[in-house]
Amino acid sequence: MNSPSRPRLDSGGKTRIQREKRAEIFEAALDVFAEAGLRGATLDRIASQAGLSKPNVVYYFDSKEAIYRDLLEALLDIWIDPLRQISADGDPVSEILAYVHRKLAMSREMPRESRLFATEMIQNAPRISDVLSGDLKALVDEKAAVIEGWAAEGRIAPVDARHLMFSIWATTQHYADFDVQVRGVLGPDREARRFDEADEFLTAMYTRLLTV
Amino acid sequence: MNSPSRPRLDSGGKTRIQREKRAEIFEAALDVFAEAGLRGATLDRIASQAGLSKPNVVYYFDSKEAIYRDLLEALLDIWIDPLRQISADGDPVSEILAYVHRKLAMSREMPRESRLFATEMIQNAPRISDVLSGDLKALVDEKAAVIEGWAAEGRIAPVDARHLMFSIWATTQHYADFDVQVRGVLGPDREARRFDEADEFLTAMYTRLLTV
DNA sequence: GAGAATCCTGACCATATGGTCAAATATCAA
DNA sequence: TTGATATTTGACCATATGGTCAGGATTCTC
Repeated sequence: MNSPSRPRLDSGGKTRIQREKRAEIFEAALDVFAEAGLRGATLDRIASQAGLSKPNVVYYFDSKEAIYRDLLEALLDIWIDPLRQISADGDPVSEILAYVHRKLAMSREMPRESRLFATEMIQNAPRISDVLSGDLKALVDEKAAVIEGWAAEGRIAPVDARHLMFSIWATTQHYADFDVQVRGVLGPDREARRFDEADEFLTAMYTRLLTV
Repeated sequence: MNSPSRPRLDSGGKTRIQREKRAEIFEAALDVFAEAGLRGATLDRIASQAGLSKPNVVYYFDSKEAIYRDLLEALLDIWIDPLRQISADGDPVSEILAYVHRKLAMSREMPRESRLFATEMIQNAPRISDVLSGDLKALVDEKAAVIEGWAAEGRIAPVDARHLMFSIWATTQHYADFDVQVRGVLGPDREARRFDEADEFLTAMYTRLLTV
């Protein structure tokens, strides 16, 4: 027999405890998944990180996969959000630089999320590939039109807006995903300032690329 | 220039059969590790991909870890090699653009290797972190001195050479590691030309960044 | 071509891990 | 307080997986 009344994930009637425990499990799972990937993570480790027993974790999420799936979905919106903030009404170069800034800040402040998405992407993103060619593509198309509109008006240098975005994603996320490499190459004397240096470098690079 | 044939892995065997079988296992393991990571890969899958039995695989490598470790080590040299080819004697902008080209070509032709290193790096590169802060750092230091020498002579625009390298690594490897995302965003009509577009974009970007 | 060395495999083992379940305990609305 | 509901857990199970081993098959050396 199943538990008499298992909480329904999508129901709006979650209890206080459900909200708290699910949030704690998400937090612990983000730690573990970011470090080891879906496959490398174990329920035992997630449970212990969350300070819960394994069956208790399974009580709130039906499976390890479910935790991973729900977590990915919950984070996807947050992750994509900076792109939405690019406004057609602002100053073109400032808007794009502000986007670079926001993305780099996310690498600094949310490295676990960055790694989670990177791992998922490297493994062909089977769980979010529909989003990539659906919602994300639509959003990119919209913003690319804005950017290429600016280029057509001569307000920024002509540029392929989509590859510009790839380069912004790549260069900013690099500092989260490849942190060991960055720190190793910069050495002990410079690693503490790595994000400030990155900010300076990327600002200069994209300013130079975009300024007419 | 580059030899047209793929770089061959020295599997380090003594007998003919050892060399052949170890190379076949490397090839199969690269497939599996790139797709699933160390933890997600199974000996059974590597064996089946190589057309061997599991005990036979273990006969040539003592453990799954050993395959992974040896493979990583064998590929590291190949992976870093393009950087060695930057010559202080060439034309500065051409030298750096040629490096970008070589790195992008590796993303196109060796995506499995790129993903293998990316996964290792994201998981903090416990097996190669000494190389990152040792041999790789030394090589980067050497080439950074060359590049910043060019800048000091006014032959390229002033630039932080190490962050320039990070940006080259990030932007070129992005097309291998995040291939699903690139294809999803570009859509079916453009994905086939993605590497040509990338080449064009990156050439333009780094030309603009470096030209005085 | 014989003996030694190398190669290969089916059967097997120990452990890790995702997940279940009955029953105990805590929480909360009345 | 009380009964219903939600939460928690120890014990347990099935499967996957890394790895072993004895002995048979193949290849190499002379």
